[in-house]
Amino acid sequence: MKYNPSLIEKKWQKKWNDLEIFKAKIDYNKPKYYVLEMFPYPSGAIHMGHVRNYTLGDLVARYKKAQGFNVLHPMGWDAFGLPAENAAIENNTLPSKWTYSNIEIMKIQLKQMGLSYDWDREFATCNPDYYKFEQKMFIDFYKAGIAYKKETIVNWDPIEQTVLANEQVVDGRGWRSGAEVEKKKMKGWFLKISDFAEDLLHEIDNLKEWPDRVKIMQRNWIGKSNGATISFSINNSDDKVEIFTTRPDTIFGATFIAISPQHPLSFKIAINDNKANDFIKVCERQSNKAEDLEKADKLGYETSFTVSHPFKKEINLKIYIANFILMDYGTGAIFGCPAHDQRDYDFAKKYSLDIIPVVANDNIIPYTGDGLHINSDFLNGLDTKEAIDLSIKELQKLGIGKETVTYRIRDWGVSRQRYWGCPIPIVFCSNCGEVPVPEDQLPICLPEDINFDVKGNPLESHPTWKKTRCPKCNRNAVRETDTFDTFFESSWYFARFTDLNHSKAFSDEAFKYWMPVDQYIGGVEHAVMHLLYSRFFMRALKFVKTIDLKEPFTSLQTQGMVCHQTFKTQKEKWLFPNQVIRKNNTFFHINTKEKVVAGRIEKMSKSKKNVIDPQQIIQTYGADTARLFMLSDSPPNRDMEWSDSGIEGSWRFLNKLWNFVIKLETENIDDNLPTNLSKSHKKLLAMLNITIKEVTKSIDNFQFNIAVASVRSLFNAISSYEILNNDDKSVILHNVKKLLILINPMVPHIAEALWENLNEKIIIANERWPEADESFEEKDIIKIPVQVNGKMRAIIEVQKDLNNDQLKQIALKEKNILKFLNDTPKKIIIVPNRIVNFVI
RNA sequence: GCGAGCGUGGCGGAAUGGUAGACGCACUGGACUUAAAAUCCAGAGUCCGAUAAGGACGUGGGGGUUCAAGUCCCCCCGCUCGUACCA
Repeated sequence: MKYNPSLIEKKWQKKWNDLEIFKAKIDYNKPKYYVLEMFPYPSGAIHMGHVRNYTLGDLVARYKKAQGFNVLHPMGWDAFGLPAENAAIENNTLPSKWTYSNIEIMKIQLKQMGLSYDWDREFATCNPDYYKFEQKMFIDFYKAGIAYKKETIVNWDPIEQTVLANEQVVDGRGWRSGAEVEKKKMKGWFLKISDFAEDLLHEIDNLKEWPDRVKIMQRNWIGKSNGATISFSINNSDDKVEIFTTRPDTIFGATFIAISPQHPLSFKIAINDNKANDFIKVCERQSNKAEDLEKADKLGYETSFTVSHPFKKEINLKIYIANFILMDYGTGAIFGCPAHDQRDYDFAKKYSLDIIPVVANDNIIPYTGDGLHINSDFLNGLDTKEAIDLSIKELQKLGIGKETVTYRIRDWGVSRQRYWGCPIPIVFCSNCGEVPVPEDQLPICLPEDINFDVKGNPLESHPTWKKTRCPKCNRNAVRETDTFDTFFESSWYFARFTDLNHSKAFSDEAFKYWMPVDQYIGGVEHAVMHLLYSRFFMRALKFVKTIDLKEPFTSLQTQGMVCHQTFKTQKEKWLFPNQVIRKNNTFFHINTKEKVVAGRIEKMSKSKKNVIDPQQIIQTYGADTARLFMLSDSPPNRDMEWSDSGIEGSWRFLNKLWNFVIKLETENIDDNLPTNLSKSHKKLLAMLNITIKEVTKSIDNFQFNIAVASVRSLFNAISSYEILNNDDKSVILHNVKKLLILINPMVPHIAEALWENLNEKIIIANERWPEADESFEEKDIIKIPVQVNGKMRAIIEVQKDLNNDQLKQIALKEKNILKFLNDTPKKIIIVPNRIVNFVI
């Protein structure tokens, strides 16, 4: 019988489904385990990134089930978003139609992978049955004062009459229209994530099972700074300008003041100063991406205003409007100290401003480190810490400054001027102002009769949708036409999975039982925003007393990208890998036979065509081969390279495994170990138990590639064992059965099929994970390297646990050691059971 | 620009500060075959050496700590992710 994946995979998928093996139910007699992979955007087809992500999650889910946990492993669809609107415009369809048909296709594809989901919990976030709950949440937030409206600046495409996402702005122009993007002030809804900044920062320390790099990125994103605010009086004016600094100790090195182009004072100055006005306009035309702002040349406009130095009244500091000062951070204004700040230094050089060093150092300019203060009046001689404390004290005495903590994190803007998102449940009444929609009038559903031929937001141009009555006074009123940022949906979907069929977003019981998510797995690109928003959202729900939980994800694993080589024709046109054929390390076009330029290995992307369609792979090799390859090559958190030979290797292994088990003679043989074990039996059993330990440890550590390698080693040992008698057959059967349980989470279909072939009545998905039996381990004889001056010169085989002197004597008998020891060693370092090192 | 991560044979990768290269891919030789594919067996970091014994070099580059560094510290280079309206 040949290994035929398409046959066995269909069979076992059906069986799991019929027997409801993966249906999750609350069971207080078992420890629960909630495994979740980041749910996909329904773009139309699954890609290798999905295959990788969901294979990793499925391994964990099946492994934990085998360890006796009550596992919840759900899947759904992050269904709102820009691409649906783009598709609607391009294909003259509706976003809902496009989205739901994509979901249908992708669901079929996911099912072919044999993933252990409880499909009864599936949902799409674009369904009112989902988004109605977040409308209620938003109203709760609004009533609790953590949702508010404020003005922001957006990218405006004057031709499309629409707001553009940063992604849709290419070189300062709208991607579709090509029009120069304008900056437009607009009111939008915000959530007060900054109110929770301290807690979000502080609790990172308790996320013990999160990768350090993600925690560091979140800490930096929140960006807590201790410093001071100082209020400067503007000369010949009643106005003041308040600045924030983390280095009040460098106040005597201040040589200018810089304020943001969006600072209220800038606008005030611009009223009577056309050049200032022009400068602000120039700054507004700049990209508002942080990245571009920082990279842009530092520009400043010298206003006619000055402030006097708080401690040296005779010194006046000019006020500049400067493009690198962000209105959102601190107070939107700084004092410039060029000797001790890189950006201030660049600015001072450009505008020929004074540079006064105030922290002693070896003539490094700018010097941003600590040191003793000079040129600083009452701060002279103090170190940085002392000088910061004293300067704040003195500023406080003058009543113009105080210690201040600022955070870099800004409030979360959740408004989008788009159709395909959750409507924000607010009504605007000329009499009552903004009024939240009463709960009994929810959900506010999206209209289906929309027209994308009209420019701008279809909700805005819809003939009737936004017209309504004020819930308070019943007069004519209009609905909010903004919809939520799609991060809103993904900030609580994991809670919805705990209980789909409830009049509330989720039942208290199910939430308490299943949450938090024990293992969350997804792309590292979500390290900050999605994960931080989700952490915030739990706090916000706790704040409005919906739940009592702060941290949604106990353990987090981030996966790397799936990459592939790129190919181009001689004329620089991208080619799909299946258009290219390889001959003797040179690549040719499969049809034209023209030579092909092999490019760099890059992240799989449609634009570069370096994609492999998972469908094709599953059709050719089956899901198990695809899954095995996903696990075997690279550690999950690193980028992996898709290679055709790699997938062939996985295919070959499964065939070897299949053929070996199918041909096993198991008639009248059971897997109980014979009473008299031979030396080779013991050796194989030792190998088995090392493998069990290794695979268990590797899975716990998320090193699935090592788990696969260990299983392969065990299989090599089993398959090369010479079977002579029935005792041998028993030992081999014993090993094979354990091996099948070990690989079941990786390649579940073949594991089930072979399990059944061994006449097992129960399915392997319900089998218990094996325990390692360490009594089989051979531990009496060990190999110890012997070094001379740290270089390995010999290996000695010795009894375990010999003392230092015994080890030394044995080591000194080695010919090669004596050859290198022409002197008495100065020092001998011996670590028992590990190493002997002679130092000469 | 800023923040974070990564860099080990021809390739993917393995290695509590203690034998660098597990396991796999590609490769080479052999067996089987009329032949090929598949399969099985063997070899293999590079260089010197005889195909041996053994040695020299070797984890992006440069320096340092240590009896001992892929691993720890400092500097540099390259690549990747994020950078707040892509998801």
